[in-house]
Amino acid sequence: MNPIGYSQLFYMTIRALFSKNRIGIVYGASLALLLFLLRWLELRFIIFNHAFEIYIGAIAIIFTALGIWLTLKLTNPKIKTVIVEKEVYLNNNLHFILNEPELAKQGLSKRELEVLQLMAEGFSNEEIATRLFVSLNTIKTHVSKLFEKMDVKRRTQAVEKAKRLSLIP
Amino acid sequence: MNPIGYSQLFYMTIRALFSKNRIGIVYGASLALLLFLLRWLELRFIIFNHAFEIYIGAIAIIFTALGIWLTLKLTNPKIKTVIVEKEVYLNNNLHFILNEPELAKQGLSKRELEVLQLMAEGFSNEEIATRLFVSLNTIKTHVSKLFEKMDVKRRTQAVEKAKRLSLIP
DNA sequence: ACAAAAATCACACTTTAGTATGAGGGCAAT
DNA sequence: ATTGCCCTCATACTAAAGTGTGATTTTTGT
Repeated sequence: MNPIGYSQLFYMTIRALFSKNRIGIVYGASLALLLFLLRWLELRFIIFNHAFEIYIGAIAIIFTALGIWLTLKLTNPKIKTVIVEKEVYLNNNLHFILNEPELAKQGLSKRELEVLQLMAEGFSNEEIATRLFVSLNTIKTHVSKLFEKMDVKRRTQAVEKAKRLSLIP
Repeated sequence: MNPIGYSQLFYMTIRALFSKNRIGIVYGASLALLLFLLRWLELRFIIFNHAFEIYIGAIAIIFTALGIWLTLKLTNPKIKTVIVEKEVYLNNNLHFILNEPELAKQGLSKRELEVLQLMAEGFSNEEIATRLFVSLNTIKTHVSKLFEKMDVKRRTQAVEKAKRLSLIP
């Protein structure tokens, strides 16, 4: 868009510096160079006179730095374990975990547990029988044995106990 | 028990060494001393010839150690914090909150809710009657009306629905 | 292969749960 | 005061739940 690009602008600036005050710049640069040279010579003299001390100092600095670096690199960070207690509400069956040791303790068979689950959902013996493709009498037998094993007398009691012991959601 | 004690035995051994082969021992000891001296001189010579390198090495070791010490002393200990989430399972009925709008929607009376709660705990109608000091027939009436209002057919169903709707813990 | 446990079913029987109907008293709102 | 709901109780009945006994088949562990 701009007819004069950045490279052109840069070139013009350099030219202005070198053309408008050429003699002054050269003089200044020479002076600076001389001063720099003198400084350098002075430094060399100092270095020459105190070469050993400077060498030792440099070694000391370098190895101190090495020590610091090594320590930072190699030390094991102290591990601080913060245990955050996360409250998990067992309000629904989304994260239900079966209490297997308790199930084993009650001695319920797989089928009995199945019947228990359906019972807890409010199904009648007849409905459970239909769902499991067995006869009503079979369900009654399961229910009876289940009550005996769980040491309860009624289905509502069985359901309450099963929920309490996390046998069912 | 043994008439000759341990101290006596030791003394006899020393005497045997110094008396039976005195010349040999002195000769051996002199030789060893000479060898040790030569070794020491050699070491001195090495140190003298490489004094500068050894000095530098010592400086390096000392300042590395200094760096390490400084770092350990002055830096804050690195602490890596590990956050571990520990799941705490809470018995939800401890913070049970009655779903009052739902209770109003079901239209259950105070007494009916009372009966429902006892039903959920596994009590029979007879037991509920005893606990509430009323007749079995009264409980049956409550239960029947309760079922009608909740649109269920069995107590297990009523309990399941009531729990689901947070009418009971 | 064999014993134990589990699963299935049946029949007879008892108990509990649930329904239908009616009825009396209490209490609050209109 | 009348209406409607709640709580109580009773009787009669039906349906469902639960018990006891016995039997057969399948599964499972040793």
